[in-house]
Amino acid sequence: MDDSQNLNNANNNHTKERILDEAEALFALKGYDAVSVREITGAANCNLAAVNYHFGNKKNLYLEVFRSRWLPRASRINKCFQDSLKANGPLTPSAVVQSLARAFLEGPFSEEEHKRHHQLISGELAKPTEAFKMIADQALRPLFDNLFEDLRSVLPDDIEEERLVLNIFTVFAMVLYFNFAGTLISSFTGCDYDADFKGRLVDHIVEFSINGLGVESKETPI
Amino acid sequence: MDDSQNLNNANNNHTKERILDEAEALFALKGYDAVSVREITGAANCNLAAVNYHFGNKKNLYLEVFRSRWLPRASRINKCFQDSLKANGPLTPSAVVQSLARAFLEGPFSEEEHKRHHQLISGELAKPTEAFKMIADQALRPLFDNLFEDLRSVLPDDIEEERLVLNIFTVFAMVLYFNFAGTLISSFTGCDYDADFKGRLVDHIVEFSINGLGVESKETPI
DNA sequence: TTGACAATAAAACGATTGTTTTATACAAAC
DNA sequence: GTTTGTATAAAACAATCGTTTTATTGTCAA
Repeated sequence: MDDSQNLNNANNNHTKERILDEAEALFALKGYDAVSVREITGAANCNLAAVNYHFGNKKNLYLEVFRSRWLPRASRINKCFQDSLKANGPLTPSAVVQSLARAFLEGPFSEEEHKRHHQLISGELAKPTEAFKMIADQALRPLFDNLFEDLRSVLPDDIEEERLVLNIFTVFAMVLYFNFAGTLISSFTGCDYDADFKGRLVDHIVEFSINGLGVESKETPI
Repeated sequence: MDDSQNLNNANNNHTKERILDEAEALFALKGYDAVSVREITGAANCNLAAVNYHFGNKKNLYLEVFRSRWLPRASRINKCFQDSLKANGPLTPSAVVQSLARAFLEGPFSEEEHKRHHQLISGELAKPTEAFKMIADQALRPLFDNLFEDLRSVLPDDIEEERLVLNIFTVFAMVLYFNFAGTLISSFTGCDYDADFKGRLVDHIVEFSINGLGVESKETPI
């Protein structure tokens, strides 16, 4: 029920971890309601009762997937964004957008892990559950605040606050959309959604955003 | 099972229509798996067996919701977009984007019907089912083709095809995103997601897109 | 060696699921 | 008036759901 039991024994968490792994993959693939506890324990090669033993109930397992798998990954993406921003030279709007787009579209993960991550959040965006508040508070809000400060510092000082917020959400929109509508896009463009195409997507997002932000003036201060 | 039975009797389709209405509302609200047939027939005030009698099975009912409710509404939105475009004076990129944004964000429906419509499609975008192909082929693709031709005719002739496609998808991204992430936005901005805010959203989308399209040159041909 | 505890296993629980069956009411056709 | 077919109703169907119970391990502490 609680995490204290993990401190007693050294190697008793194998099953628990396997359940979390398989649960995340299945929840991402089919959604909460379409996955049964038996399906999860079957994939994890453990007994049916293990879910209730380790997590109390199915809903708790779902929340724990976000707590112990999704949130840490979101932190890594956020960190990836910050690091890339610092390494990218002087702080400019395009550097902000490019670092953000790269962190979200390419990211520090394998293709499959990346897919799982964005399928989970798109499920929550489309049909929010208890997990949504956790995501919003601990991942989206901090990222939003970072973006707000970064962009405010490099955009003209007289920019309206609401306009800045809308600009941020628009950049968000592109990044999230190009992640979760990959199926649609490749079906319409005929392009493979590979690393090459992702790179061109990042370029497009940066270019489109920079023009959209309407800040040529401060972008090239020389 | 088929529609021929409706031709025989004049007023026997009350139950069928009521089921479609309630099913759509519930599917939009909770998703396919989270809604039971008993829940639907309970809301529609009819017998449990009515769903299987009129639609064969639950999945067929879900598809029929898209066929007989969602698709016609998508056509109306598309028509609304086209009409607004023709009435909007000369064909310009901003007129295209504005008409599109208005048709999608404000649309010709009640607030509740609008919400239902976009909840249904966001569910399909997040977790595509058999209904997705129908939506893509009969609603998204025609709209995309219209946008493609409209924008190609008013954008510089030498624009790359892939870039045009990405531009269209980006406009799409904003419009769809601002529909389905309304919860997130109003939670972060503190703004009510009312008609007034929607109007400002349309303005923002148009401005952002026009700059993003990078076509000041042809926009004001005078 | 014994007792306590954590983990797994097997079986059963009641509830709910989608679907089918059977019966009944009512209309139009012959 | 009888027949035919459609729509609704009530009941039962087998299957699956999440969860609980009981039993069986293995391990460490007393």
